[in-house]
Order: sequence, then structure tokens, then C-alpha cells
Amino acid sequence: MSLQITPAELEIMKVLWKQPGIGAAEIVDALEGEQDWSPRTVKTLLSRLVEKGALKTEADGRRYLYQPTVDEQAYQNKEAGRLVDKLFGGRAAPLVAQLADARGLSDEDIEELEALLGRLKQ
Amino acid sequence: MSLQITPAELEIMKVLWKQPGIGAAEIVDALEGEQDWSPRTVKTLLSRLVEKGALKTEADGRRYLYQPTVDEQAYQNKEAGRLVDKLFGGRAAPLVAQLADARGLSDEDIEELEALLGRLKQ
DNA sequence: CCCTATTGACCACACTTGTAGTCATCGATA
DNA sequence: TATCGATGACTACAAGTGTGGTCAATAGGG
Repeated sequence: MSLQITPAELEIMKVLWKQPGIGAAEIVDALEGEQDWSPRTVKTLLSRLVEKGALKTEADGRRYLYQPTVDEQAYQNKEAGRLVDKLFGGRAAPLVAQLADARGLSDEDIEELEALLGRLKQ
Repeated sequence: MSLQITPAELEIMKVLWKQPGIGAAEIVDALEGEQDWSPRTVKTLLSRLVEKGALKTEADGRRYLYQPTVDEQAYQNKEAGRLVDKLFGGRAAPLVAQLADARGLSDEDIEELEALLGRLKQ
């Protein structure tokens, strides 16, 4: 079950990862400025996410509160892995090299990566 | 002009990145085993890629030879950047951390990354 | 207690994507 | 030379996606 989340749906997920357990109206508010969607659009995306199993609902009076069933890290992992497999033959280093090349890594990035590598080498 | 290349189209691009300037029949052959597409399907994907401007054609008798207009590195850059922006707030380090966590980095990856970081620090 | 605004269910519709068929043409082959 | 097979142009069509409308129920305000 691949749990295919489309880009538009992802925006909804991001809101709910930050604030799980809110209702449709709050989600619309949270997207204000970001995405210029009619509440209907948000509602449709919510329904589709529930249908796909990416969100679960909890009744709260006559409305629903929504909660992700997939956590953000897991999703990021999956997507990052997908990209690496699709474009870089499964190797992570070339990806980082590309990123470094294309947009430059911040000093902070470099530090973090060094720390990470240090840890990985035991 | 975003040059949106779909997954199926990407398979075609990969073939042409490896062997630019071949014709439809050769592409079908190259995909043999990989993708099980009818030649029609390949032809449609080629047309769409030409239409999108991702490929250019050169007449060779009554057939076309196809050539990418985007190079592979550039495309990888764009996609990697897109993912980083979409999921990791534009920061590369968390992506690498995720990958390391999820699938482990090979020793080779680690070495390459160290070398890369060394270079980046001047 | 009645009306209105909100909410979820269902519906709509154009565009993209995957997958492939039909058709006319043109060059090679018998 | 008449035909056949390959090739590109055009067409098809279902599923997925982005975007939003309609409708009935219902809860809360006056």
C-alpha cells in the first residue's frame, strides 16, 4: 500500500503534521496565505486523504477532527528514498553532491553533515 | 517553463541520456525488459516529450532521431532541489540525515560525502 | 423555537498521465 | 511495379488530480 499523496494533498498533511487533531475550518485558516484554496477544495482533499487512509477522523460533534496516520519522518524517508532510487541509482552521495553543486550548502548544513558522518563512522 | 517530466517519460529520457541521437525503434529495444511497453506507447511518450521541449528531433530519412534538450545533471538538480524545498524546508542536511537513517549510507557514500565536505570547506 | 450559517456527502469538470489503437505515407522488397 | 511493413500524426479512453459547486442536515444565535 503505497499511500500516494499528491502535492496538493501534501499541503494539507503538512498542516496536520504541525497541528494534529484540528478540524477543516482550522486547516483552511492555516492555509490562508499559503494556498489560496476555497474551503471546498480543502474539504475534497481531506476526503481523499481519509479515503486513502493517510488521515483518520474523530467525530467532534457534527464535524471531524483529522489526524495523520503516517508520520512526517516516515513520509520524508519514503519520498527521499524514492527520489534517490529514481534518479541516482539508489546512491545518496551523488544526490548530496548535486545539491551542493546546484544550490550550495549552508555552513550550517556542512556542520550538520560533518557531525552526522562522524556519528555514522562510530 | 517547468519542463514537467512524468515518471513514464523519465524512462525515455534515461535511455536518451545514455544514448542520445537514436530513433524510436532503438529506444523501444533499449527498454525491452525494463518497461513492457508497446511501441505505440513509446511513440506517444516521445511525441509528448518533443511537444514539451524536453527532446528535439533531427530528421533521418523518414524517421526521427531524438536528443535531449535538458541534460541529466540539470534535471537531477532540479528534482533534488524540488524535493528538498517541498519536504525539508530547503535544507539539505535533514534530507541526508533521513536517508542515512532510513537506508543507511554505504561506506563508499560516507567516503564520498567526506571528500565532498572537505572540498566545500575549501 | 425558528432561521441561518456551517459541515460533511456527493457531484462536476477540465487537464494530465498511462497505455494503446487507427490511418496515411513512404521506402524497401518481391 | 504493386504490396507490405515501419514510421509518424492523430485519436481514444480510463484513472488520477486540481479546483470547486450543490445539497441536506444540524447546531447555535436571536
